[in-house]
Amino acid sequence: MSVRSVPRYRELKDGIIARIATGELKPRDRVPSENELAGTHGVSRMTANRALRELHAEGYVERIAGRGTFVADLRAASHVLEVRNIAEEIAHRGHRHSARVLELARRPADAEVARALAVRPGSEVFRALVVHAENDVPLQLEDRHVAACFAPGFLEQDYTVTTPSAYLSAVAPLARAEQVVRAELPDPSVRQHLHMPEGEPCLVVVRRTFARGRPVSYGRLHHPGSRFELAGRYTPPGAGRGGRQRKATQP
Amino acid sequence: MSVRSVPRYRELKDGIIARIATGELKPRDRVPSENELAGTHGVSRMTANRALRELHAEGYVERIAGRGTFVADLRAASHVLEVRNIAEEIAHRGHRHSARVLELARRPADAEVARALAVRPGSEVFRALVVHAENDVPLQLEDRHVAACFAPGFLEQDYTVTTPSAYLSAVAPLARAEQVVRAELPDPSVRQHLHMPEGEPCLVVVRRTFARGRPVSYGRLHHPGSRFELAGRYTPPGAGRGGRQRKATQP
DNA sequence: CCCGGCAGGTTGTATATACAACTGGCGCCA
DNA sequence: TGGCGCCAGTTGTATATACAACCTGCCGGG
Repeated sequence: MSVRSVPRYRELKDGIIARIATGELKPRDRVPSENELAGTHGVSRMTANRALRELHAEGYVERIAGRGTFVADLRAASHVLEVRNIAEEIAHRGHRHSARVLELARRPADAEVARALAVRPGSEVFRALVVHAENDVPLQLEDRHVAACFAPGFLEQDYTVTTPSAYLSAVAPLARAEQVVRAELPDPSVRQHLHMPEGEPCLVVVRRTFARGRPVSYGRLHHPGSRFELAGRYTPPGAGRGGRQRKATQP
Repeated sequence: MSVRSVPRYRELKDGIIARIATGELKPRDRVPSENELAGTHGVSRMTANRALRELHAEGYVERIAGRGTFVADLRAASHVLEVRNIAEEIAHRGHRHSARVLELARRPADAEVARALAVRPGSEVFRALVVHAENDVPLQLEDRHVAACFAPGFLEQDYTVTTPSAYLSAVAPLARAEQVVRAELPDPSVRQHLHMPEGEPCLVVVRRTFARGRPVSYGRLHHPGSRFELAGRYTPPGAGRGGRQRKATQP
């Protein structure tokens, strides 16, 4: 008997999200039915139901009674109101995520990084520089610094299959995040990594995350202005029900 | 036996949301436990569990195993991307806000505006074009279109002393807002109004507000990239165990 | 007095079962 | 041929049950 730390409905969800992220499941593709999932994974139908129902609530899939479950169509924009990693974001839009690691090393902190992570300048921190692509088109240059003591295994991860954010949130529960959004002209190196023409602006998100009251990571995320935008939705409390409106199937 | 058009778990959810909306349940108050709800409403514990679980996923309540369910604390839920009234924003920084009205008129809707406001192309809408300045330095060019039927007095306001957003939120209770943020190079006219050097990018916020289920206003807000940025903070619900952070909607 | 353990309440998960409502296709019948 | 109805598959809901993990307060032993 193995100890199960993660619940089975969560395993099912993560598995389907991964299949969307890798492109194995594309928008409008059919997702296995509840009974199929129950059979292949050895769980009850109710557990499969919960996994698919939550994926629906989170916008990954569309469900039609009597027909089946399908990968949701691409969405126009991402949600800035949610702290999620770029791979999930791309999967959420029904596209394929891939990543290229440009650097993954131990480095002394410069002044800006040291201030952001609340360490002494020159002390060693981990740094990852990764280009994330959506259907092979670069969409984000992630320049992330991590306080060494909080994530000892940070340098041993393969960031083509996971993402720094995913590893960090697995290692240390996210307690708080701060972010700043601005428009900038990119450095030549950034422009090159993102395949941007000269003169095109970047949408830059600078994000700092905290766990146990201390800064854990500091990320500068550059996005090509022509291919990326942030969207948010706001509903005052008490106005209608949350969640996404689906096409009403009943009168 | 009466026909039940709405499922019971949803009745439970709506009942609790209503009790929060009326103030009968305040933040940090205890919500009845699953067993209590099951008993008082004559449903099984699993049905009560689903209602509370979904309320948690939607951010209404906080759940702690072994302790109970509590109304979520709104303090923690602050906008990650808060587009506040520009006058308040400037006042908050201790600076002086001033505005110059470039246009305030009735106009036929072009295709983009008509689509955004869900009116027929060519039908008349109100338009305001205002430059907002901080200590006389231009900080925002507000290009706003308003559906005529919702704000009959829109053209009679003096937007050097109030702002279009302030007037709209006073006239029609905000039911929903959508916003998109992107980085763009400005048109020459925009650049001139904002006193921007050539080549400097803009941070553009496109915002649409809804009341009574219909679009009310559509605003395009251009800001000089070198002088403006959006900042936000985020605290996930249930900062203990790596929870599923869900949609974050807040005041 | 302090501390450990236990009892009871609460949430979290998993399962088996049941029925309703809806969809799509197949086959039967006029 | 055309239409109708049935059936298999799918999702949606509701329930009873079971066990695990967790928290709090209480009580008793040291």
